[in-house]
Amino acid sequence: MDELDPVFDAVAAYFSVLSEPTRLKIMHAVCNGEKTVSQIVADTGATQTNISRHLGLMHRHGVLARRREGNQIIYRVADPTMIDLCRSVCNRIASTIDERRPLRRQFLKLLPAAKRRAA
Amino acid sequence: MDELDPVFDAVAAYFSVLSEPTRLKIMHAVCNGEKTVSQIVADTGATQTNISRHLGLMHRHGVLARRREGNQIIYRVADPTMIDLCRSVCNRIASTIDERRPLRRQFLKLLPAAKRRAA
DNA sequence: TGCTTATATGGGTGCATGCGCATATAGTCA
DNA sequence: TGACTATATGCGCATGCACCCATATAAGCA
Repeated sequence: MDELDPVFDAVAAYFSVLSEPTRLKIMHAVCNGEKTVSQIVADTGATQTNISRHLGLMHRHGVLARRREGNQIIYRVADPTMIDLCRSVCNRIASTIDERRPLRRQFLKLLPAAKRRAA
Repeated sequence: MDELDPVFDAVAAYFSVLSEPTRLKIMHAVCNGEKTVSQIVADTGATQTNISRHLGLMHRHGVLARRREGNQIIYRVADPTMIDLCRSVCNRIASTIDERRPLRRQFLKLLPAAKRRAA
């Protein structure tokens, strides 16, 4: 299984991008269309420093694409299948949650525009 | 976005289960059918201690199911959609890799039995 | 009971990473 | 040029976690 090691590493690295709440908030913020850093900061409620770092990481991993427009940088989802991935997990988790708990409904609210493919 | 915080945490936790090479090796080892801990240890080449811990974690997160048979514990994939998830990411990563590099072929070898649903 | 095999766990270590503060870089406008 | 806004980054800290060694638990068998 040694030759497959770099493969497992790469897949793990890809999943690790999604394994952080702040980065998922960013995904949720931009899944409906591109946004500036400032908008993402406002939407997520995190600090500018923190968001900037996460955006850089997601961009390096090919999850987000970006372009400059004058003073600001505008980020968007680079790979729409990523949103489907998040949605699969949301559905999976929602299905394991006791239906009485209101949290279940929250899951189904998540990434509401997965179908629209705005990016 | 505050009310959604526990949702993001839960989804991130789910992804984090898959964001570790050794755990992906375990997934690869059991995706064709259930296996004992010893078999998984042999397949992955990791130590027994390490595998046992990862198995416990994956079981706690609902990714793997297990049953006892005499002396040994037999693990299996609890949620088949998990394998599809891995496969999606493999395809995604493979598509971003320069086709000349042999690594690309390795990705397509990964989790070969995703369709069979042995678990 | 004692011995062996199979699996899990407590303790400790080292590395990776998420975070904040301060500052740097890049662009716009006067 | 200088002042202002927008975004990125160097540095340090604290936490989390993957790993190993040793040991504990559990089952089978004599």
